Formats: sequence, structure tokens, C-alpha cells
Amino acid sequence: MGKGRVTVIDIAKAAGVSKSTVSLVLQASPLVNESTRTKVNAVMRELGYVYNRGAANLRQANARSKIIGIVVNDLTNSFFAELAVGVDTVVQSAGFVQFLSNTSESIDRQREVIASMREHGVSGLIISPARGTEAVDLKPLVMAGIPVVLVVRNIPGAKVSSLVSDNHAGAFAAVEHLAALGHSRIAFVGGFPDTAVFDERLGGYRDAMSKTGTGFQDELVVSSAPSRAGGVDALARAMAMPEPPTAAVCFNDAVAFGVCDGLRARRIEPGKDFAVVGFDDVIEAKTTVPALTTISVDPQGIGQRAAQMLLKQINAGKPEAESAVSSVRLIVRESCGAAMNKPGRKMA
Amino acid sequence: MGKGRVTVIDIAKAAGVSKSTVSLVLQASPLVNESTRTKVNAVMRELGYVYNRGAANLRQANARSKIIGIVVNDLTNSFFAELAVGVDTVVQSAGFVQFLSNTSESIDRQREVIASMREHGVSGLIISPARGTEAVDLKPLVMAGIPVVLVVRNIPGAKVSSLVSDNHAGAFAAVEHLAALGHSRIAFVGGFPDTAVFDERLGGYRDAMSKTGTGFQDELVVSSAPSRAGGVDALARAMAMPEPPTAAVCFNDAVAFGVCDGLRARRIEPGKDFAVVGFDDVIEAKTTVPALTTISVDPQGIGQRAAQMLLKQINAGKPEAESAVSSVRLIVRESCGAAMNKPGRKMA
DNA sequence: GTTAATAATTGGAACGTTCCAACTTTGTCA
DNA sequence: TGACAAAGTTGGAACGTTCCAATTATTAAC
Repeated sequence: MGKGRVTVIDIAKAAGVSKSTVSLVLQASPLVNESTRTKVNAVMRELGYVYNRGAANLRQANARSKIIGIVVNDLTNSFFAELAVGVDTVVQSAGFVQFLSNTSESIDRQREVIASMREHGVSGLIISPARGTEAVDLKPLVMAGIPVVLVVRNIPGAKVSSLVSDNHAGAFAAVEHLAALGHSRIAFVGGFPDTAVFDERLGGYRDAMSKTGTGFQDELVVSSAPSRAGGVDALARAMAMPEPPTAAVCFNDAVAFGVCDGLRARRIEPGKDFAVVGFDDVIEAKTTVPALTTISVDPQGIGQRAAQMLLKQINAGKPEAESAVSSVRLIVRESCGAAMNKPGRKMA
Repeated sequence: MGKGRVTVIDIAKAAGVSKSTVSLVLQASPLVNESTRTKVNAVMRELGYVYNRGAANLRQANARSKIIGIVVNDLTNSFFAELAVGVDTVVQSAGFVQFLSNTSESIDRQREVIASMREHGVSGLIISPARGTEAVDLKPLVMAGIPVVLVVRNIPGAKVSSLVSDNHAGAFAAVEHLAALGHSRIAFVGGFPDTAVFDERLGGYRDAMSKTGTGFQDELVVSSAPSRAGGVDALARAMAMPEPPTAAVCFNDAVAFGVCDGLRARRIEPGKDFAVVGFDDVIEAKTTVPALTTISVDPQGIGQRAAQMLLKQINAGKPEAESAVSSVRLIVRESCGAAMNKPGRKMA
């Protein structure tokens, strides 16, 4: 047992047919007689045959393997986990298997991971690029004709498909909502300043601040790591200001949760004494207390849509780059104070 | 461009050497002259060569590809995301790449995913099996001599390595702690009853309840999906009892967060009016408010240790099944009320 | 100046599969 | 009976790599 692996030839010998016939059975070809097929299948099961995809791909250089790769920059952020399951639901029903790798924002790791996936002949790639990824990094992929869909973060020069959410509109809506509730000192909290997503959301915030007449003030944007801990930290800095804000538009939900934690630790009740709005609408957003008012980007939906874009490219002969913007909407829950009697302006 | 793919022979021609030499360069063999090496490497870059792992694996049937697979049953649970990054850190430094797949508790999907990984010649597998997985499902893997480490959930008859946390001891400690705080009506909340993990944790709970003299009562165990929403739901049922509990040992942290949400929705303050202890110690546990008292199982640590076990097996010729229990410890924070003046017994 | 040792390179066979063209068997029809 | 078609089956070549044994080029030793 277990000496050499079981090959198609072993099956052929044991079943008394030729390797070609076995191969036809493997491909469910209608050419082969029903009785032969069942016999061959039986022998396969008996000997514990495992299909060698590598050898097969070697022969048919055109047909790639039935896997699609998804590369994310931060798996511990549940946004990406949800995105991945969204992708999974659609690739699965198309007969693909999804392999996911995490880069932890490391460009080097990202290169390794993508190379590894290429070596295994993935049919296509969905990538949420690590910070600092440039168009050149994607060049080899497009040259090889491998379909790629960028999600979450777009990369300017790359000639690949992309699906990002409408960050500008989302942040704009968040500010408008808070302004309508009577806030004027609205902070923009969290996120790394050197990313496209940050720029877009900040842009929406800035435009809305200008439009609502309260004006944009530099000091009201306080950045941090885009995590729960980052939110705690950023809030501390915001509250240390001479004239602290009364509301915050957060870079994402993780930051928003951190902000709520930080508020509570200061005995300030989010949704009552201070308005918080997040960005992403992760699952916890609706069950947490207070329920988080946030900009819904529907990670699963984005995953599904990205997967559909990718499959379309895979099925079409030559991949046509297509870029889409996924619309977002404001979900009003409790953390902004809109559900309460008074807009939160108790502190000053 | 992109007609046929670039092969080792193309490189050889362009560089004016033989394919064997190119192959040696690929393997970083010391046999090849430094000047040839640099020239070959240059040509590779220029022509955009991609290593064909499939063809390589074909030849060297022994040496498997440098990927290890990790199969989890619920990616949306951040416990598994953290476990995966733990695994990643160690396999990465050993020169492997990790491919992760999610089964969403589906046995069928799990079979597909594992088959796919086998076809791609993974060097080893770390599996958190879907509910209902049986020893036979793993049989083909052990027959093929593929190293496997089971995590989180063990499977009785399977002859593979496993690494589970000491669920019995953890639940036991949680109950002891709550009892010491003065609670006697302590519920066991959340989790699916037909899993080994549930049985173990429940066992620890039961033994501790008996030992502390309050005795084990069936009605105090209320199961649910092991998620935040499940926790909300289970708490509702618990509080509807004629004599509701004053404390809860939760199946996991997600459930515990749900329980806290449910309590707050009822205007009961977790950590003050009701004691909650979780299980897992996910990252949010320490930043949330109130900080969650929980049993730390250190998912990253488990991931790392599992990865080490797997690598050991891969490096050893024949895999020796080894099973380990990862110890757990009680992390006292705020949600159990220990940090407050009074043990939470205000309600009755 | 020959031999021996070392360093570097090389062609061919092999890995497990698919594809193609050729082959055999069986059945149908004039 | 012979010609033809349809249904199954088959051997060999090819895919891109690595390994082996053999070869050539270079250096060292006498």
C-alpha cells in the first residue's frame, strides 16, 4: 500500500481496458459503454484512485484548473471573511473551488501568494491588494491573460477589472445625516491616510462638511489603524482636543466599535451623548448595543458580484477589463442618536 | 503575446544553454556557474517565465508541492480567521504557502474541497471538520500518507493527529469562578448539542455544578447556533424561565456577545446585573465594553502549534499520529462582575 | 605533457494525463 | 454476401519538468 500512487494505467490493467478508456470515463464521455464505465468506476473506488490534476493540466494547456484564488490583505477583519463567503457561494455553484490566502498587508507575501496560485494554474483571481500595491505588480497576471478582479481597493494604472464601493457617496451621506441631526463638530475617525479608500471616504466627508456650511477643518480628521484598537486610540485623541467633536464618521465598523468602547470607558453613551456612524455594515453591526448606524457596503454582495464579474471573464475568451462601483446606503440604527428623542448634543 | 506559455526550453534557447541547466538554476543548485545563473535568471524575467508546478510534481512524485491546506467549517467566526493567521505565520517562515477553504459546515463541500486540495498535491492539511464528519471521510487521506492535523474538533476513530483545547477544564473553571462570586443559578448557553466540543464543555459545566453543591439542572442548559444571533436568541429563552439565571457560561465568545446584546436590550447591564463568561478569547473580547471574562484558548497559538505539528509530520518520513490538548485559562475581565463591588445578584 | 580530479553542462527518459487517428466489433441494408 | 455506418476501444505522441548518467571544459598534480 501507498508505494507508488495509483495511476490511470493501474486502473486500466485492473479493469482490463486501455488507459484511453479510463481517461474517457474520467471525463464522463458519452462514447464509453455503460457497463465498462461502471466497472472502471468500481475499480477506481477499490484502488483508491486520485485524479492527478497536474498531469492533466500539463496536457491540456488551455483548460485551467477549476480553482479560483482570492487574496485578501487582512483576514482578521471580518469584512474580508464575509466577502470571501460571498465569493464562495457563487464560485461554488459554478463548480469551482475557492482557495484563499492572506497577505497581512505585506507586499512581499502578496507576491509569493500570487505566484503560488499562478503555479497551480488558477482560473482567476480576486484580489484585495495590500497597501502599496502598484500596477506593475499586476502586470505579469494581465500579460498571462489571467482574469483578475480587484475589490475594495482599486489600483490606478492596472488594466484589470475592479469593483469598489462608492466611498465618496457613503461618507457624504453619513455627514449629511449627522448634520441634519444638528451636529456641527463632526470628526472623521480612523484609517490609514495613504490608501485610496481613505482618500475617497475623506473626500466625501470633506465635500459634505463644506456643503452643509459647517466647513471642513483639518483638525477634525484623526487617523489610526483601521481596527477596533485603532478606534479606541483615535477617539482618545479626538476627545483630548480643546473643543471635542460631538459626532464621528468612522473609517469602518471596526473603528466605530472601538470608538463606542472608548466612549463607554469615558462614561459617554454612544447614541445618546455622542453620535457614531460606521462604514461597511458587518454582521455584528445590527446586533450590537447600541445597534450601529453605518454605511452598508454589503460585503457578501460585493463578493458575489466580484465573483460574477470574474466568471464572466473566465468564460469569455479574452478578458475585458470592466470597472464597477457598488452603491452604498445609509442604514440608520441607534448609534447616531436618530432613534432617540434628542439629537446628542449634551456634551460641549 | 501569450500564445503558448513560456517553458524551460524557451528559456534555454534564449539563454543559449540546455534545459537541464535551466532546471538547475530553478532549483538553486550550487552546481551551476554564477555567470550562467544570472544570465538565465535575466532571461526568465524578460520572457515572463512561470514555473509549472504541475509538471514538476509529475516528475518528482515524492516531493509534494509547497502548499499546505487549511479547511475550516465557519470562516465568518473570527476564531477561525485568527486560527488561520496563526497557522500562516509558521508555515510562511517554513517556506510554505497556505490555501484556505471554507466548508460552511457542509460535509459535501468539505469533501469537494479536500479532494481539490489533494489533486493539487498539498503537503499537508489542517482541518477543523464540519459537523458530522466521520472517520471514514478522512480514511483516503491517511491511506495516501498525507499528513493531517485535526483542530478544534477531534474525530474518534480517525488515525490522525489532533489538537483540541481543554474544553472540560475551561468550562469547569468558568463555573467555579462564578460560584465563588456568589452565583448559583448559572446557565450554560449556546452551541449545537451534537458536537464533541459542546459535549466536552457541557461536561465541564456539569461536573463543576455538581461539585460546587448547586447541582446540575437540565433546564439551565439552553442551546442555540454558536453565533452572536444565536446568543441573543438563547438568552431570550433563558430569561423567559420562571426562575431565570443570574449568570451564564457561554459556549463561545460570539454567543457571549449576543448574550450581552440581549441583556442590554432588556436594560440589564452585563457585568453588573448579570455575569457573563465566554469561551475562546477572540480579539474583540478585551476591547469590548464591558471587557469579556472568558476562557482563553488562544486561537493564534493553536494555529501555530497545529502548524508545527503538521510540519513535523511532513518532515518526518512517515507521519506519526499525535494528539495534544491545548490548555486553557480563565481571563477575568469585567463581564463577570468580579471587577465591580458586588457580585451581580440584583435581579431575581 | 600526460593523468587525475573537479567543475559545469548536457541529452534522453520518465512522470500521469489527454488528444488524435486508427482500429475492431457489431449491426443494417441493398 | 458485401459495403457501410455506428459504437466502442485503443496505442502512441505530447505536455513541462526533474533526474540520471554521460560528456566536455578547466584546473591541479606529478
